Amino acid sequence: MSDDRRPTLATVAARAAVSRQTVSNALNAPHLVHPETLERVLGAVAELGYRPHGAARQLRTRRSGVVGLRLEPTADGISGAVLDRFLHSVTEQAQLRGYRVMLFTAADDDAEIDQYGELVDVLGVDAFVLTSTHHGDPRTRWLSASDVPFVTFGRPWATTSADDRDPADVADHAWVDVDGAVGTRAAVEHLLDLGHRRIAFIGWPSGSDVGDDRRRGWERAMRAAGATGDEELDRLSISVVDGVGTGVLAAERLLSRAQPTAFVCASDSLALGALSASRTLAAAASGDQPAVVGFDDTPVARAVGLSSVAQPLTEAAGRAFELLLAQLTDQHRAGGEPADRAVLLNPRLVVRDSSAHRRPPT
Amino acid sequence: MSDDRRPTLATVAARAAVSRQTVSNALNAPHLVHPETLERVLGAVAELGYRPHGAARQLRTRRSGVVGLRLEPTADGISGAVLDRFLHSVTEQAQLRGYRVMLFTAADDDAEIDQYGELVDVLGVDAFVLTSTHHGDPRTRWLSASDVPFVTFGRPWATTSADDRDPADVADHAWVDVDGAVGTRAAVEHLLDLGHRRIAFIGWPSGSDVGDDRRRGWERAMRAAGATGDEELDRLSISVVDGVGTGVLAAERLLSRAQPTAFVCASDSLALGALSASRTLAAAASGDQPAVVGFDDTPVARAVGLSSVAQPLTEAAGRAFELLLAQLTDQHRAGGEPADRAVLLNPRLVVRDSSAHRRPPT
DNA sequence: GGCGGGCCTTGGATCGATCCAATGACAGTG
DNA sequence: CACTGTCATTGGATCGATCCAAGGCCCGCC
Repeated sequence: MSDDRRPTLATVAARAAVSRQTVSNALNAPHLVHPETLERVLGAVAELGYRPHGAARQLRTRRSGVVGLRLEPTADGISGAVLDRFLHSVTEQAQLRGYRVMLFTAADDDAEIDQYGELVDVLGVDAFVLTSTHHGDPRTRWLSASDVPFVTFGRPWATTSADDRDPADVADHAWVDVDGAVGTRAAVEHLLDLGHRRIAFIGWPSGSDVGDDRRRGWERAMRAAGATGDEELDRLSISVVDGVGTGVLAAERLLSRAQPTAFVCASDSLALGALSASRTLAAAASGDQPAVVGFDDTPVARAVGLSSVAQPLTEAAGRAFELLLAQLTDQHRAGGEPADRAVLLNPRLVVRDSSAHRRPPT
Repeated sequence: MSDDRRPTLATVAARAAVSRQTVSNALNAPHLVHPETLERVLGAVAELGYRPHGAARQLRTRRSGVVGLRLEPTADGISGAVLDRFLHSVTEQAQLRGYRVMLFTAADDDAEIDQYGELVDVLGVDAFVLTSTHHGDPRTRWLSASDVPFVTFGRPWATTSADDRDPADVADHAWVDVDGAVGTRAAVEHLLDLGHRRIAFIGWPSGSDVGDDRRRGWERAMRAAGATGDEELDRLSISVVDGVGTGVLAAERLLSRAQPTAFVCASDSLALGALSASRTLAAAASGDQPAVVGFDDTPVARAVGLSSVAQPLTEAAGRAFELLLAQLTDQHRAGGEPADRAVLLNPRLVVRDSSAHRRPPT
């Protein structure tokens, strides 16, 4: 009577006329097994279509090969797509390396921490990937204290002063981020090349780390280009809550008070607003439309021909996973240079119609 | 020497002065335990912060509480967001019911089927949620044959003739879908109410089930409104590959050959193209812009004020999960009326500026 | 008093892998 | 020849839960 259940180690062992342990060694530590035996065992494995039982293995080894990732409550805006794309990349990278991604949701940081506990204790999740880190994030503290490996996509903002750009001394945990200031700076320089001088910035209310970072890039590039007056910079920049509608208003106000010939924006949503305001006002007046550059290179930007700063999300996901893997494989978790645990990537400016040939009126 | 490892059933049992099995019963079958004992055991559980070890449980019960979901290769377009939103909802629904969602990726159907095998055998995934079902889908066949519970978001197109709308007799597996034809029909009726008569349709090349479905809704509504001639309908509709650029071209061609006063589109991308074409041409000519309605109510639609047909994704996810749960809890998997395993939801038209007050020129 | 039957509780076996220590074979060395 | 060491392999114990069958207790009934 043939047994139609899944083969186990014992099944394979019987077939290859060896012991369970030898089969286990053949799969996990082939160098311990005599080449001839190895061949026989692997043959049996193939014939029977044996696959190890994850739960049994996990019970013994205390490793699940699963990393947890929180799915943020759907950001209503356009920019939510960024994290979704990051998610795609993380999943691919994880799978390539034999890991899996388990999702969960949480309403706030505390709920997220509760989930960590549950996921680690019950499911045996090996590590976490965090997104949207922010000032004084309690999540990283909890994970560090609990000795759970993790990486963040986003700098550990709390521990570094605003202008400190030296990754080595920034944090005691692994992180990957994209340098927003470099992105906005590239946007400004692109516009300078086109001949623009009055380049405005539409950003978010200060206090958001990511937002402040993006503004900083604009400010530096402007100063480097000769805009030295503080009040000039103040007149050329504005802060509003993210959104298309707010972007329209912000652009209108800037146009009337400082006559900028170009806009750099902290998001594609704002940029979309600026684009639409420019179109309307320019049509009514001179006819020359201001140039506009957004941030994040969302599908919308591609769709409407909006120049935008693109984050290298695939690379970010890959690097993040490498940092995780380093923690998961090395026992000496505390070791390693801090610099090996921090990665700051440069974004890339994608030029499209909204800026490509829009030179300032002469 | 206090033991600082996690508590297990045995730890709790010792604390409450009962046996392992009684603790297990207290947690999984409280009615078997004497109330007094129960209280004592639960007290010990709480004091020790005991949490069951998932892998150990899974090893014995053969259930993991995990459902698998494939993350599609990032659809480059705008519409990719639909599945992401569905993913959010599924994750939430699953978590609410004590399940978790595990992600994976696959390049094509065959690779996806390979992943099923791996996920079921190795990780013990209990069930799958499939998206983007299509004509003659091999995945559902494999899952059915392997006796793995699953639901699809999308009708089993292969087994039903194009015009069959009776859910009861459609499939032998559980599914949830949104009735695209109802959506486009609602769009047409909305435009008819505004006084439009020459309402064009921009769709996808025929052969895509979802696309054909959406076109059907437009066609029916048009016929119901008195458009009886086949050639009239042919002139008023066009098929192009999805995209903003193709949408622009399609709208231009339709405008020049049939002078429609409104567009119904199979996607927001196409609608965005139509919107931009209308704006340009209308500005050059009369000045009255055609009305435009898209499909899927993506963030872009919200952002640019595009009317669009919204899919009830949260409800779809909830119903899908219910159907899964029914299979997971009931042993008599074959039982149950087919009608209980098929859910067809109606979408909702969201009216915005792109159609709200755009009446046809008189 | 003996007996059947709930109600509660219990210890042993089990799921399928890895950890660990022991063992046999064989070669090299003094 | 005894001794040490390496190589290859082995069986028993173990991870932490549930399944299963058995057993104690108490009650009511004949």
